[in-house]
Amino acid sequence: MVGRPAVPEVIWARPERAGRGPKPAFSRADIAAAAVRIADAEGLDALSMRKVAAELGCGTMSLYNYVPRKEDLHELMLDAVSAGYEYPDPSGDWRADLLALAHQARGMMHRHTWVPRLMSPVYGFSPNALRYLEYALSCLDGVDARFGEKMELIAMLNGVVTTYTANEIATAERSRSLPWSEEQEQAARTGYLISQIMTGKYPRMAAGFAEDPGPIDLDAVFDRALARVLDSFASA
Amino acid sequence: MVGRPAVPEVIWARPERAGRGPKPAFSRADIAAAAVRIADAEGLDALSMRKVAAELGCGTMSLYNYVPRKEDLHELMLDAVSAGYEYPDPSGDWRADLLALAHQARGMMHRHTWVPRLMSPVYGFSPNALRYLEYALSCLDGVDARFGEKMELIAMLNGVVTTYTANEIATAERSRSLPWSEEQEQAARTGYLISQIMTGKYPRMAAGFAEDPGPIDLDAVFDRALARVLDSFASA
DNA sequence: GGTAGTTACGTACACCGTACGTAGTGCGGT
DNA sequence: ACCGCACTACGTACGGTGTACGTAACTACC
Repeated sequence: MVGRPAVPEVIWARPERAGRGPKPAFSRADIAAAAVRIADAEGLDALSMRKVAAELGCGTMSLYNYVPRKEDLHELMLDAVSAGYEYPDPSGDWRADLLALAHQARGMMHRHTWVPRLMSPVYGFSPNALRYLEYALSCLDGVDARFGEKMELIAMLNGVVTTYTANEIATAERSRSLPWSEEQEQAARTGYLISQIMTGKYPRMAAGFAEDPGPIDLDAVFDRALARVLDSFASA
Repeated sequence: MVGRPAVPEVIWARPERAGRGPKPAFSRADIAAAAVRIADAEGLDALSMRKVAAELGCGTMSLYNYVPRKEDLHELMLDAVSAGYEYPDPSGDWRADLLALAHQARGMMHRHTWVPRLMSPVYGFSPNALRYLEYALSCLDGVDARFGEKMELIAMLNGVVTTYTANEIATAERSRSLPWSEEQEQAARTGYLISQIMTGKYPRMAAGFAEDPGPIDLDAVFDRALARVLDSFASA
């Protein structure tokens, strides 16, 4: 009688529809879709309970019948975008299959640039997250390794994809968010960097930036990074 | 005359002390230390400009003379905790040196659990971040690789360390934030997980969780993950 | 048919980041 | 020496946030 979890329950544990009262006007999918629409259009910082409620056309506090905390809204959103994955039958080449999966993840994050920020702690246990994990495991069916090791590999892959894509997105947004003068800001930023390097305290960075490497092929870097992770697993 | 950057300047580019008026009452280090103290004690979500100002004993808006935006406060904080790194002379074994550096980073994040959340986008260009990069590069002095490749390795190491430690922290906090009944919550959480697995939709996860692997040695997992990244670089 | 549990939602609270205006302070130029 | 101005300090205020709480309407079960 003392307690009941009060709050920290997982949202997936509570049934979407309780049998008793009037039937809910929205489904979780509706709510998630509305939230995703807002976050896609205006960014994660502009996402508020009020805006989601307005998008749905209901009062702010009505939303709290479906989503007890904002954090749960985030879980719903992650699950919603994770519904878009395609899971072709594993080809037998687990390296290629996992690489393709990683590419899907990267593409998804580019479509929904707020995803990396919400993924920060850990990939949860929403239905679609479980599907994702199960599929990744199925790609590794032929591989002789313990369950724990496979999970480690998958976690590591997800981690690399997430941080890598987060970097891509951050860089892209940094240069987009300056309508007044992109060059000017870039100049100020790298100007400071140059001034620091000029102090001579960072000779290796100075030397590195001196040799012009030409344009960077981000796709290639991404593939190379993943290939390394996969190779290291194969050779273990 | 139209513009001036207005806001987006990097904080490190502006001088700490401007020559003209009365001398500032606080240094950036003071401010960063106060903010770090609050974030350590009460968590990142409890960190507000008002609290930092109160901790320093000045009016809220006075803070804005030193720190134009809250984001800049975050940069100051990251730089402050990065000041604690030790950079022993490279031993000649770059693998061991970088592993040691990674361990330092993990330790630092365990002391300041909010760091991974702020590191999300990219390791910036604060003075201590530059020192860190320069040292990591110096560890790779004997290695025959292009500058870009070395930077890729360092970025990847940082990424793995950050995501891995973020996971550790999230799990730890999840089980700490339940004074009412840790078992009960854990039961509810894994109870839901079990119920999902019982549906038979996730046979591989079911099988995996069925075989009890015993307690997991997180340190070993961490070392193994890093070793893989380093090995993959060595063999490339 | 009563009633208990749900849905809907308006109001209210505490808190946030920060724009803006004003007062005071001490350095630079004359 | 002194003036003027750039800087510091900070109170007030605005528009926003998440969400606790109370109330009214509704419906599925006993």
